Amino acid sequence: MNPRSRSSSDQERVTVDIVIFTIRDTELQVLLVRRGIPPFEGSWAIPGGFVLPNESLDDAARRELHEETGVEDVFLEQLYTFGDPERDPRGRVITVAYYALVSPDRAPLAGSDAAEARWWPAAHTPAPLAFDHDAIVATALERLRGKLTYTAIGFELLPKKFTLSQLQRVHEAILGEPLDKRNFRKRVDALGVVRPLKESVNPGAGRPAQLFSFRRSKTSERE
Amino acid sequence: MNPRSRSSSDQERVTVDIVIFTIRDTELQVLLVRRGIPPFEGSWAIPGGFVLPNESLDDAARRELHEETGVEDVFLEQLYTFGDPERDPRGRVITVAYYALVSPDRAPLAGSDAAEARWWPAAHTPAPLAFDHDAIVATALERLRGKLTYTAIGFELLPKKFTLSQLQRVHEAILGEPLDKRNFRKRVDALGVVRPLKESVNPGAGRPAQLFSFRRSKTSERE
DNA sequence: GCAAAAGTGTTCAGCTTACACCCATGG
DNA sequence: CCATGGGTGTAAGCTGAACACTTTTGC
Repeated sequence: MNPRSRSSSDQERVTVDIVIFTIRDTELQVLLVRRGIPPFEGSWAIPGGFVLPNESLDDAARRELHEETGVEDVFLEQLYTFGDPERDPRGRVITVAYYALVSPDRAPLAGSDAAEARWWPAAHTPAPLAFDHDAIVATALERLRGKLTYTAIGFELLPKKFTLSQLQRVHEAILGEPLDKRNFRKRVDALGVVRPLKESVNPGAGRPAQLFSFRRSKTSERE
Repeated sequence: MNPRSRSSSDQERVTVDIVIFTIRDTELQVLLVRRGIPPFEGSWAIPGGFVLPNESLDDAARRELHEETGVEDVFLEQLYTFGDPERDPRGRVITVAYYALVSPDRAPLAGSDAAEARWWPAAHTPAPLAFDHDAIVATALERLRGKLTYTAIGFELLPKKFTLSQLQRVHEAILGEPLDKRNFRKRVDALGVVRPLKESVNPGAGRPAQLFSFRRSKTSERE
């Protein structure tokens, strides 16, 4: 910005990397791709790619997410920017990390393109991940957990219609600890973000459950 | 990161811009520099500069801050990364924004180098600022206010030794609203981050005030 | 009628808020 | 002795945590 302090080599390479979360088997999982080429050949990494010249960072993240999973219009938020000069052995690459929440009914079984891709339990990724991706995943987890304390963001990991028990299981999966059913329902109710539907579902055994939906305000936004 | 999605032109220009806050006259102020060249010649901007090839983003921010104000070892935290392709009319420039808190006893009257630089009330900057800097300052203010609700970060805007009344005035300046003295002191006490010293000061009129210091854990850290 | 999951209220403790007076000093 | 800012306690309301039983369905 400031013309005085321009460096001799002021060109950098900028990528966008995305921690993509989903819920499978009542467990929080992240999408990882296996690297087919060096550096870190054979290691698992979070998906990402270079930012194109005419797209915003949000657009780049949305595009990457779409390329990788085929989904659009899901929760996507900028996380943190990682710029240690040593983070990529090939040279200076700055990455703007994002995280996304994808519901299991929309998330493919694995990545959509040729690369080997699969979901891993967020708590047990195949360490060490490529580059500084362990740190990025850890930061994303921290942020996601933090959000649960003042929002009911678990919505974003569920289909449009869901039961409160499902929502509770999502929150428990993220926090890694059981929650009290009554208190959970009171808090969700107090947040005023769910709307009961006229339908119920019968999940096999037991009493049928009321279905709810939530009012999504916008998809990808500033914190 | 992902070799598949590399763009044809994967070189970007990356700057670090810093919203530098201080307290002057019991008012929250930000340091702005006047641009001497296009684009936005004559407009005010937050200080910043290009990231050097071998420094981390944190290092770049620290360096810029030092160049601009002469201070070191103050609170400095990454804020958000702005990458709209239209944000700089000269072409694509991504900026990693930081914000810093500088105590008035260490902050110079204005910027230390040749450029025209001065402090402006954070609530009344000379709009519009250059580039997207209005949005960056607004984001920084939001973050700073948010932090006050669960930390007593006002420390960082005061000298090493300070009175609780000073701290309260800092918080009031940031929030823009008066706080109850007794509740404020209880909360600061509960946070357990201040240590009473053996000294007092007499600030002119009235009863002498107890001095406190705080335990700074580390200077620039991940949120 | 029993197994399985859904749904619901109350009590207690801790925290936040509102609020008013006395204290130590300088001039 | 008065003006100035420093310093303190208490009651009320609210919020978060703990806790157990009834309801509706499928089999």
